[in-house]
Amino acid sequence: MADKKSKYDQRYMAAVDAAAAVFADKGYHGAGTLDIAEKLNIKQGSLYYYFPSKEAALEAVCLEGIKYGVAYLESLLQEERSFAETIKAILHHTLSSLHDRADYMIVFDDERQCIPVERRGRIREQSSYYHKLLEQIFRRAQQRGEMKRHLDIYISVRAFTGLLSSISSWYHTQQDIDSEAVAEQYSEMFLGGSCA
Amino acid sequence: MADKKSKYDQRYMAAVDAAAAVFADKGYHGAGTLDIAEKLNIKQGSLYYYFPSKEAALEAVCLEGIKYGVAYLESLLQEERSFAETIKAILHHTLSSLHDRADYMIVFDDERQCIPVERRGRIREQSSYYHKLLEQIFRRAQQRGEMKRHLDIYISVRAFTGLLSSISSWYHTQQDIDSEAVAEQYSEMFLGGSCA
DNA sequence: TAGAATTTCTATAATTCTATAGATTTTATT
DNA sequence: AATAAAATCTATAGAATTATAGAAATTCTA
Repeated sequence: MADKKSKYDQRYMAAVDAAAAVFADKGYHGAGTLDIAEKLNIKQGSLYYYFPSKEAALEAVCLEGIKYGVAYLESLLQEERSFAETIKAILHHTLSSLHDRADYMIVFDDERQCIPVERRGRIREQSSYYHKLLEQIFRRAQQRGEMKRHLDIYISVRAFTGLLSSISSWYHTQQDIDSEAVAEQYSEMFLGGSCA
Repeated sequence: MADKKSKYDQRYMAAVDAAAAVFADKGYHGAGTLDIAEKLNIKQGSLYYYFPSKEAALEAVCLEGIKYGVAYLESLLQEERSFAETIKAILHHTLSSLHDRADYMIVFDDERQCIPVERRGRIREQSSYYHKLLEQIFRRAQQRGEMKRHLDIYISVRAFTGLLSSISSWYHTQQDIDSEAVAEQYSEMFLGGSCA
């Protein structure tokens, strides 16, 4: 057994994958446990071997969905790239995630609020940590004089994450578009604006 | 009778309002016709006097939600303001809509995809018309030399609408924030970028 | 290969939700 | 006030969905 992952872990991840695909397609409330089970080729009841509830499946998808984004921001903070390079790197990373793991990104963006507030703790934690990391990046850029000093950091981060998450709402519908070009233009707009 | 609106029309609009509030709060699938009826102080079954189905209620909310935005863009195209002024005006208008009609904006942004594709015609029509109007504005700005020539119009419009709709996801949770400051900073970022 | 552990299945209870039909109440009209 | 029209209510059929319990099948291990 060279595999690190146990049989169970592999199958569990397949279940999370299936949930991600179904939630991305129909939305949390629009999708049923039956849909997920069918995608896994098991019966509806068997799904409960992997998740204690439909909600737990959504939470698993969301946590998986933000994992790499957070890790990537952490790694970017270690390296000391320029602000412009950092922004471009984040955009490229987001685009490639959107390509490789579209379902997770979509579910995280659109469905995480379906988890009732009282059980949203772990996801809020991750997502506000993501915001904190971006704030650090922006603050450092201001200190270094790479970013306009008078811009409010909170609003800037919100605007930037807005740009990021908006991509997922249209990018996957345009299959012929060049992801490189999208990342380039978004970063140019964010960094240098649209005015001539 | 000085009123233009009939009794029925008033009550119908109250029903659309209630649906908007409930859908914004719980999402389309998360909300029930019972919730809407309770908000209107009628019984669940009575709701069907106003809507033939729950889906029809969502469609009504969405169409109402985009109405003023479209009308405002049309009026902006008539006036011949500069690109910068136009962008600022759109942001101000969006912020004020978000203040006065938050429920409609939220439902339009987050729930319109709950209408099955085969019945999404009228909403897609409005929403792609909105995009078309923005494309016209951007194209004119490029022709006048007010906007960078090499920016792809389609991507720019997507980025801009992404900025706009992202505001609704956080603005209403921050009650102490100054809407004027938000509009100013968003337009500065979009027009002139973030780099120092 | 026998027994243990894991995984999946069957069947169903319990609940929830949409939508309809016909009765009833309220409001408007003459 | 009598009648007509509009608005709401009651009661329920019918469908869908989550979650559970225990049986059956499969896979692993010694």
